[in-house]
Formats: sequence, structure tokens, C-alpha cells
Amino acid sequence: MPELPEVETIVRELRPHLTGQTLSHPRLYHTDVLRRVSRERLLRTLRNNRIADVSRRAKHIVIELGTSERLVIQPRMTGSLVVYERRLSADERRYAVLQVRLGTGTQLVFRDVRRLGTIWLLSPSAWERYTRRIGPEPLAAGFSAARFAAQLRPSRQAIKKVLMDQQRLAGVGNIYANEALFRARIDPSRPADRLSDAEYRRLFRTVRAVLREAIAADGTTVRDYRTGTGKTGSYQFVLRVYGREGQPCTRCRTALLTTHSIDGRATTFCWRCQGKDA
DNA sequence: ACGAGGTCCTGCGAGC
DNA sequence: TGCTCGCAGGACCTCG
Repeated sequence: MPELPEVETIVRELRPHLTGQTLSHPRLYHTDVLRRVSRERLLRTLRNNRIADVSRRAKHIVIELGTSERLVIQPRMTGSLVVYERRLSADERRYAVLQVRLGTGTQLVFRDVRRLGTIWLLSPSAWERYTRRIGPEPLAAGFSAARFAAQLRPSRQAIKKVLMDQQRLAGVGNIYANEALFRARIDPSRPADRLSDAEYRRLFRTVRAVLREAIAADGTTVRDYRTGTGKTGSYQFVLRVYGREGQPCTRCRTALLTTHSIDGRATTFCWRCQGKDA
């Protein structure tokens, strides 16, 4: 799914298209994506409402409405939110979950092949509770290596799993966890409470570098991800470990390995560069 | 509290 | 060719 860089790209592209627009003709094609909101209330709230702002929190797209409620979309694995300034093709209409007209032939469409994505409609107080449960933003101006370490270190779980724990740190998923750990030369299976201060400083730097570089490249398109205007990202061409099992390590040329032993997710790494106490 | 594993979905590629 | 199986950018839940 879209991780932080993909959602940031979507939001940056959509903001100028959406801000100030009035919504009409909302259509919901599947109700199983709704969380704590009925189809009726969602459609009623969207109809003739105005978009006040579009932003990102962790991996979630936040559309603030003129009535100060927030439409929050979690794309999860295969969701994408795209503005079309023309009619949709049959293929684009396929897998549409939510569609809203923005005016003169322009449509905002949330589509999601696997439909693991979710849609929330939150009051200001519900939003406050929602965002409070998510960890700090890794790219926030005041975020520091010390704060980063303080968030992750209390856990004895594998550092890779902890890095992806949204309650400890916002926005890092499987692709960027793999990339950041490789670049910091840290074994993904190491317990988080056993990393040194120096290792946390390294990991802090590589997490932020990888996320920033991925945003600059408009994100990583493995299969389904598209930017807010329907384009693919380009960071997939820059990945050093994710999806490169068996290929040579960019640093030492040793063949990269993949394990599923950490949280059941694919972890690709260089056993030589990311060895036990490398 | 922790880890393991299932669940929600559909599509795709590998292997037989 | 046509099947079954496992796996896929995530997060939430239950069980032991």
C-alpha cells in the first residue's frame, strides 16, 4: 500500500485540485470499506459540502470538509485516490469504491482492488482521538534522533516490526523499513531494546533520507499505486533491497536474502552488511 | 504484555 | 491450458 511518501505525493497533487471545491453526486459502490459511518450519513454529508483542506497524517489522506468533519481515507494495500478531469474508462471505473463530482466534468475517485482500504467520517473530537493514537511524524520539523530512539527502544520486538508500528512511528511500512534498515546496516531481526544510541542515530537518518527521497520520486509503484493525478511513482527504480531477493547487494555484491520470519512480512536484507553486530 | 496467526479482499504468477 | 497455492505497499483482532 501507499506508505508515507505515496500518501504525501497524493495529497500534494490533490490539494490544488480539491481545496475550495464543492462536492456533488457522491456514489458509494461498496459499503464494506466504511468504518463507524453509515452509507446514508456519508452520502448526506458529502452532498453539497465543500472541501476546506487536504492533508496527510501517517499513511492516511485527510479531507477536511467545510462543516469541519473530516473524511479520512486509508488506502492500505491497493487503494488510490485520483482526480480525473475527464470521463473514466471502463478499467478506471472498475474497482471504484467512492466517486464524487467536483464540478465541470471533474471526478474524485477512490478505487481499491482488494478493498482492504477504509473510509472514516470523523467529527473534530473523533479526529482528535484518531490522530492521538498514531505515533509522531518522522519528517516533522522538531523530530529528533533522541525522540526517535525513545519511541522505539522500549520494545523487545524486532526493530523492523517496531519501525512499522504506527503507534510508535507514523508512516513507515514494509518497503521503507527494509530500505532504511539496509542503509543503516542494521539486522532487521535485532530486538529494538538492544540497538545502541549510535545505531538509533543512523537509523533515524536513513529513515528520514529514504522517505524524503521517495517523496521526491513521487513514491514507489510496485503494482497498484498511482499519484493523485494517476501517474506511477519512480522510486521502485532506486530501491536497494525491497523486491531484489537474489540480486547482488549494492554495497558488497553478496546475494540478498529474504525471510518471512519477522511479523510474516517479506524482509529482504544483506546478511553480510546487516550481520549480527555489523 | 508478547508473539503467533487469522481476518478482511482480489489478482497474479509459479508450479504442477 | 487450467487448476491450486502462496503471496502482495496494512491494520486489527483473538488466542495462548
